[in-house]
Amino acid sequence: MDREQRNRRIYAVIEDIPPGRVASYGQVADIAGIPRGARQVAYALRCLPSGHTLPWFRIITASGKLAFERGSTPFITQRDKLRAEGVRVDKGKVSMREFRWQPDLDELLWKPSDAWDEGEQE
DNA sequence: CTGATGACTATAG
DNA sequence: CCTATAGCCATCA
Repeated sequence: MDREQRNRRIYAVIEDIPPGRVASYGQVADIAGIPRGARQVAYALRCLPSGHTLPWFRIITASGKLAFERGSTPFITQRDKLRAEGVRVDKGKVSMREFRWQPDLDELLWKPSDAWDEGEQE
């Protein structure tokens, strides 16, 4: 699988995260069919072109902390965007128990990212 | 090819 | 809760 296809899947998963919910890098990677791909998700987000509509701010670390350094500009931006949709961000951290996105089976089966069954396996 | 990098993660102290 | 460490893996220089 090449980078473009991988990023496409990653973005597709992120697009499905509803407002007011968050997901971890690793969770997005798993759903996108990229095991142990947390860093690839981070890479994909880092490469986002300006002007995109992707809800990148709904992606945080597995522990619930925002990935940016506390106090940094991107940190503030992400925190505010999350709070704007009702996600509590306390001391740079979100309660995964309360806000973690948990797509149900129907959603995963009925809204597969397009390349699901094409020749992606080696 | 090789080694460094990083919006990561799990584990241990 | 925090730091340290060791995996992880596509990219990049």
